[in-house]
Amino acid sequence: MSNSNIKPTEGEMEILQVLWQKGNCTVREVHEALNKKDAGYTTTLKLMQIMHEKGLVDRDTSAKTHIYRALINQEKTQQQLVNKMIDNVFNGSAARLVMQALGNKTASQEEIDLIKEYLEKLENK
Amino acid sequence: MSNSNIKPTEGEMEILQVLWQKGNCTVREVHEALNKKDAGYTTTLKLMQIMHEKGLVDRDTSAKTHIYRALINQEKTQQQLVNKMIDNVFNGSAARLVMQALGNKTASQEEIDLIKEYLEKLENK
DNA sequence: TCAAATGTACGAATGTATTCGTATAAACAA
DNA sequence: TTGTTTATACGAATACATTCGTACATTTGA
Repeated sequence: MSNSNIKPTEGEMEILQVLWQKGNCTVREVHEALNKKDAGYTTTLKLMQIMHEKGLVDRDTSAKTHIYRALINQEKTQQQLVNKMIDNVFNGSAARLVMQALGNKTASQEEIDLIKEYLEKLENK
Repeated sequence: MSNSNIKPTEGEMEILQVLWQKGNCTVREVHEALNKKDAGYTTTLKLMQIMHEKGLVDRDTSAKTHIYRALINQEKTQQQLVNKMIDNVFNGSAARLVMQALGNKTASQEEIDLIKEYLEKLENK
């Protein structure tokens, strides 16, 4: 298993979000998508260079301006982080995490319907 | 809000788990509950001392062996970490996190029933 | 009693994430 | 052409988490 034990840092996750969402990106595009008031351009650049060293992203360096793309899978990464959280924060209970996630106000009726539908599917197999 | 912006580290979370579960504990009790092959006793001690500095735990130092207890609330802490993860890993979608959490094999039928019940309650208000 | 066990305090080393400054090259525009 | 903008590369500072060694005090038991 190649990508099984990586845990992207918080900063890396932010960048991965952008890459997953927008596909291939230059450093500038990522930096602007993040638009953090605090961090400068070279900070984002450095972070992405480190991510390249770690094998989290690949890049096309044929032109002056490099093009980056995520090398690790979004769902797998999410799965890994969720599993870690279930263990680390919820004593291994997925249900506790789910309820905590639904208990906050960010869960809209629409989302709840989606989840119910998903539960049906889960049970029918 | 006093405890609103704390983000316990991974090591701190492990210790908090023990304190939440077992109530008041000595350093040795916590250390043994963790039973990590890697870390020595003074590592756990130091960590708990730092947690005390940070206000994550309180301690009774009247006897030679100090007794520690968690100062921050388990549910609030979980809520905070889940919210951070929804933002940081799932682009703000609680539903995506929930489904990812349910998609792994750790969700038993029993847990799924619990969640469905919870969803009903959520909708009836 | 006094040596071993058990406890705290604390400095320091290590590892890693984040941030920035600066050097340098390429592209662009007047 | 030549100065400005836009890139990358990279060293270094900073911050923080983790780990351990050591000093020292207290308790315990032979």
